[in-house]
Amino acid sequence: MIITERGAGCQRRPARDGMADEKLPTRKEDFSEWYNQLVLRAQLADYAPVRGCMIVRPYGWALWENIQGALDRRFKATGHQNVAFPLLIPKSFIEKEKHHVEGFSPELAVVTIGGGEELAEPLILRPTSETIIGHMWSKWIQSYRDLPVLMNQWNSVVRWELRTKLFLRTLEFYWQEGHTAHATREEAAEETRQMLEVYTDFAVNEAAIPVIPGAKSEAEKFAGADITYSIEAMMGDGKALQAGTSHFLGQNFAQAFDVKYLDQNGALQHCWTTSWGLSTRFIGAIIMVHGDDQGLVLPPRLAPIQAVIVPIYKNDEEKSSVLKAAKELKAQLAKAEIRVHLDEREGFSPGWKFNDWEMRGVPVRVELGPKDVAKQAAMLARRDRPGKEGKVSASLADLPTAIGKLLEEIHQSLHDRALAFRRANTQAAASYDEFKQAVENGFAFAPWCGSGECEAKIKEETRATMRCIPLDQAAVLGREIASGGACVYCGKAAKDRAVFGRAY
RNA sequence: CGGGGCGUAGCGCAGCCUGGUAGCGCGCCUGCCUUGGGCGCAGGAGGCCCCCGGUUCAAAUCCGGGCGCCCCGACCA
Repeated sequence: MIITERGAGCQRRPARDGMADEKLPTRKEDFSEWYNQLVLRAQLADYAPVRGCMIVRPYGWALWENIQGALDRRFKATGHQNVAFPLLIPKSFIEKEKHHVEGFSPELAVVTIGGGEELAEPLILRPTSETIIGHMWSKWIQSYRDLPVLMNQWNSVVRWELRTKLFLRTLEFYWQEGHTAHATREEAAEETRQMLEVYTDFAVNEAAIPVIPGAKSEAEKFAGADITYSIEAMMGDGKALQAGTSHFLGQNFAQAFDVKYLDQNGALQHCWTTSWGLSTRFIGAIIMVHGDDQGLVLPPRLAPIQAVIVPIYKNDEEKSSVLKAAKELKAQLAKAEIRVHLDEREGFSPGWKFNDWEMRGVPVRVELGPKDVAKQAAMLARRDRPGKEGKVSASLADLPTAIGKLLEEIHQSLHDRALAFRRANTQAAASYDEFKQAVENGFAFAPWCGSGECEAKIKEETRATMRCIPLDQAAVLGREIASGGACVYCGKAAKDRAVFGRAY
């Protein structure tokens, strides 16, 4: 996708909307306020007139579209097809699965009037679509020959949250929900793990975000699931964010909605189902993992604009020669499949534009002035190293290759930096004292007996929740940690280590 | 729902205690000048002071009642 300048009929100078004069609060000073202001000033999103709702602005949506593209490719490659189920679901559906209704009742939005008339049965705005999909599957699935069913939908869902924050938790949010039905437990379990791997691969290779894939505790799992897996990431303030989930639903929904098939022996069987989702919350993860005190830092493979050209000139003569060179450069970069934007805005100083594009997280900036044009070169600045330090001169002819390489380098360095940060702020805690210390500003990786009582006590006393039992225990800290040991809370034997942390 | 903060120009705020012409910075518009890290000068536009009621000759300001938003907790992708 190429971002082009707006059409000729629309050359009005854009407002300095969002780019206030002052700097952002630093992350150290006030991480939460840093985040809020960054989202607004980078023009990713804005507050809607309804409390807890969000408007995703063009730049934020372009980022989401790139996330969608990267995921959708992976879903298709693993055999899934996209579908669209309705927003409105009969309220009775949600009540059919016991745990599901317990989990979701408190946060349902209910429609009771339609066309001015009280409805015979209230409708809910979908908080997720397991129920209505289960209902339809019971009609569509009859034989083992109909299986597996591999579906995904891109939509928005509504959950009436008490406390909201842009991207991280809003009443309505955008996501994808995948739903699959299988003949056997093994096949469904395999699908659940496969999609967790897809999310992990996406996070690492597209967003440059290192994640810990693992299993959730009973208390933290999805309402209605037998097993919930998630990918957990560490934000810049040391807190955890669940960045994607994959659920093994067993036969819970198949039984509640009568999703059955005849197997090869003529026996009637319930299906085994899965669901998995990743939401616009992931944008919050990108902001909080990579962002710095200058603003947003976007991972190159997802950035709506990968390289921005800022032309520099003093007079009309310089302007025409610089712009001519800039346009040629832009065409060259576009040809090399770099998403490039030429900032031709009048009345803004180059210095102002530098700050503006840094706020908006563009990975690479190309500065092109008369001196550069004279020697057929340009200054290259990389966003992950802000200020004058990260600048180098490069010849125009080399730029398409050089920028391509630089983008890859930035991706790698963002990932490595985030991984090093996470490891530096994760402590393998053996005692409860060490544990408490660790979750003050990061993760504790600690032996846990698996009981809900210990988990609840820990949460009550430290505000830290169980994030997951990592599937790959050695990857958490990048070295083998002895398994087993005594539960960090009760001292009983622990089978695995679990990651604990304060979470968003 | 508990605790805290705040509603005055597009944004950020002052004014309120002690009632009397509604102000400042940024942004916006016009022109000139500038442009290699957030240029400058001059002129200009822009207000249901959150809403409703009360006190008063007079309310942004005092009193009563609402509503909304943000932050911190309990619940959650």
